[in-house]
Amino acid sequence: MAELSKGYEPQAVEAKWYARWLAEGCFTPDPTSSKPAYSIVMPPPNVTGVLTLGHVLNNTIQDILARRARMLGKEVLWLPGTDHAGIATQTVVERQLRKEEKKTRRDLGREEFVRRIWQWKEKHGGIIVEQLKRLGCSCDWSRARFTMDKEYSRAVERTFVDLYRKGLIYRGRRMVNWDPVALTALSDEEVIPTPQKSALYYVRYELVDEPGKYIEVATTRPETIMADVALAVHPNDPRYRSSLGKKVWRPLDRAQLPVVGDEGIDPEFGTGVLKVTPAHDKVDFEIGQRHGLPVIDVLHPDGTINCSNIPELDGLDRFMARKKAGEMLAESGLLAKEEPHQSTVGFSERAGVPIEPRLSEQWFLKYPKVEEARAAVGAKKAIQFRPTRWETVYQRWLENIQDWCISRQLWWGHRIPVWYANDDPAKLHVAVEPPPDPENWTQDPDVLDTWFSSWLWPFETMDDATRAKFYPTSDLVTAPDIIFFWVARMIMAGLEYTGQAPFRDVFFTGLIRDGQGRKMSKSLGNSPDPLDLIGKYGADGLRFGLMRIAPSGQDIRYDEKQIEEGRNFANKLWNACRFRQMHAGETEGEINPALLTSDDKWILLRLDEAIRAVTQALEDYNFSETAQVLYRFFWSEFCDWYLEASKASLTTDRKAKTLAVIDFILGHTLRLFHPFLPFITEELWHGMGFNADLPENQGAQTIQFARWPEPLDDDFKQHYGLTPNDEQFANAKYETVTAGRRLRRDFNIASNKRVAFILKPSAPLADEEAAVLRILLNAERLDLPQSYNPPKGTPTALTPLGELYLPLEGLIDVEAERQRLGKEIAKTEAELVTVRKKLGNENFVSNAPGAVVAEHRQREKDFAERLAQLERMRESLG
RNA sequence: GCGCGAUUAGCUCAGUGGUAGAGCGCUUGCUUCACACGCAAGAAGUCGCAGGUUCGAACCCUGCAUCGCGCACCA
Repeated sequence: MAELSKGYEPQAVEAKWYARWLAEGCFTPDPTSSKPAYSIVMPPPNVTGVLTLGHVLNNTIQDILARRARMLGKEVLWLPGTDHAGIATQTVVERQLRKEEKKTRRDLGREEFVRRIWQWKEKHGGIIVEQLKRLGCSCDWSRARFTMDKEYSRAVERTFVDLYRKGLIYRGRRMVNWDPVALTALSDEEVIPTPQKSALYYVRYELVDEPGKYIEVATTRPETIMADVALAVHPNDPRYRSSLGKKVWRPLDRAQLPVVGDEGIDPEFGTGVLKVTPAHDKVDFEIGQRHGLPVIDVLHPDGTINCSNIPELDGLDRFMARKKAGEMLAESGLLAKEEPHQSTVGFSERAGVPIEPRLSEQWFLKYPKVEEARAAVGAKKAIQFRPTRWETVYQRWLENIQDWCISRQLWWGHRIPVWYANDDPAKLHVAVEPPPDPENWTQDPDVLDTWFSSWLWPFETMDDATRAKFYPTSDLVTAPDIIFFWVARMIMAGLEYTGQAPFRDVFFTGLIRDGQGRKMSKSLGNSPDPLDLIGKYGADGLRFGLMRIAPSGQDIRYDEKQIEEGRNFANKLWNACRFRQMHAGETEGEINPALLTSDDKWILLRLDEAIRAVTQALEDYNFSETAQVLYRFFWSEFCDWYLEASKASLTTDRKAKTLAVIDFILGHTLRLFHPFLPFITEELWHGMGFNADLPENQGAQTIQFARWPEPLDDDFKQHYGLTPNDEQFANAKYETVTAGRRLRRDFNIASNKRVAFILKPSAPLADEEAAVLRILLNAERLDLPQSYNPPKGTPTALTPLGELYLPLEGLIDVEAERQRLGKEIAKTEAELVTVRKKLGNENFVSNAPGAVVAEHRQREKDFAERLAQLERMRESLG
């Protein structure tokens, strides 16, 4: 055993062990193993990503699951990787290009630009991978995948071709969500509805046949007025029935427009009249289709106005144009009024700007296996969501599922494997391989949505041998905000291409928020850098601190204080081991059943309970509960009581037995803690010599493969004579200690002052038990007289082991003691009344479970007895 | 508008019908031979509000309020 330093210093320890684990291939599973398989695929972070607390939460949970599975004797694959993240990555590199070379991607051309992104990726990409290593993640890095890897890319293309041939992928000119900054179409899921303050403009359209008569229209978008092709009213709206079929003059870009009737109009909104702008609104587009109206597009792809008829607006940004159009309408007297309005506008998830509904030619996917995917999570229960309430969210989305716009007008991503014949663009070549005569064909310029590659992640990341062993995967750990983006789509792809659900259990974490409950975000600057936290508190401290406050599925309020506590806990663990080590010597030995005291038996039974509780909590995916149980057992029970009590026997001939018990407890707790605190437990496992010394762990050179502790069985308990009576007696002893300490405190006696206590025992007390009492009370002496008549005014406490006195002649305040007793008596009386009231209730006595009633009876007896004794004590004070 | 969460000690949160809990913070005393990243003792709660069910409700039911999150609509 090497000597341990005074405080735990994580930095060197973490680096050392991670390197060794990698060198020894601990994280690389063998697909030919006969051990049962356990697998997780990591939700691939963006290749541009840097570690956030969200990643820490997510990956710590995955690591806990993976490490525990290893200790349960499973062959474990935790497969990591990164996502090419189309828009995000392209944006990063474009920004850098603009900044450093004052160039756009168009200046470079497609081929060169893509080459630059690869260059960037090789140099800066995957920082997050190194950061995950710092966190201790036990991923098999040898199997790490990137969604743009050659083989993976071919799988993506193959999937496209296959779905095209099945008739599920089609091309069409439809309304899509257009991002005017990234200049690409987006899927519905990438649009974030955001409430916005805007203005409602009431615009007057003059009737062609009745000059001076107007129809008023409420609109939020006056800048698209040049694209109006009709006005629409509800056909049954009496206000406008007479106007149906008539013509009105379009303001600004003057033209005649028909007034049409359409059931889709809500007469309640505004004036009950809609200006129909098919090019710039989804609903308008549909109305246009129904009435055979033309489409006039007055926006450039970048959101500027494209309308040479109105030079004042032409070329203006859409928001500037809105203001200007409003002013122009006002000037021409066609603006009746303008009022504030609140509406919800779709924002681009990536660029953070309002999206523009835009008609364009895109590729769409009609989802496969929708019904099967619903059944897998519903009726068939092939997949279990936790918390289960997410199942409803999932089902509702699938119920109303819309076709998926999968094409993106980007350069970074999987190029759509479609070629158009140069002489006939309607002639398509759809295949993974280009046409044999490429000079006669032009490939589709678009790429596929990033999620169209990540939905294949659970199986296309694996080679055949790996897949045979590890697919379907066991658990998926992810945040609920990608339930549509990713989880649902993976289930559909899995069912379509492997005939199986891709995972068995899905655990949804909560979101981490700051102290004020806000989401963590770069712009708010409220997102701490986990690397700083690791530097300050150690990876184990960060992991444990976060796990303690991560309730299952609820959002988490982050407070650095919690991480500090995690660090403190690691330090406590370290020092407990250090305490054990300082008592090492020639006295190593076995646990001798004949020498066990109530303290030994108590802590063994508490350990048993902790193992059961931890195992259960982990099976329920309740990580905060697990952390709490471990924390309480180790700190409050083992350190605060057992280790303190053990000091009574470490100088006696019972030392060997006590050290053996300490070793037994530490050997078990280190293993229980390992999934949460991988580094410090490994360091201590070796530092304490447990890698060789514990008979049951022969050969466990690393704690990672040490056996997960099992509850103590009946044979064990019988052999060591562990009975509930021992537990009760130890508890009584500790209560006695607490009562004695309270006496000290009540009379202001410093806790370091060694005093003499007198206990008049209610039953004979063994020497070694009395020794424990004495040391825990920090008593100079503990006398155990059969009878004792305390001088008046002696502080007294009634304890389960008898009457405890703290004689301090002349030092105590009789009046204060009398008051304290008075308070105590009042409290006991109140408790007694409550219990008696309950027992006086016939319904309670006859209906409540027998054990509950018995408990109340016992309590009544205890309170009554205690009350009588308290009163006697008050009398003795005179 | 529909749906889902949350509401318990100053703070963060456990607690699925039978004496209201933990950690932090706070008060007080302690460098007691592992740890001040520590030890000990203590104060602190009409369990959001109103009804109902029950012998008994933080817990089950109904309604309401406040906060948060989805979905739909938004001219």
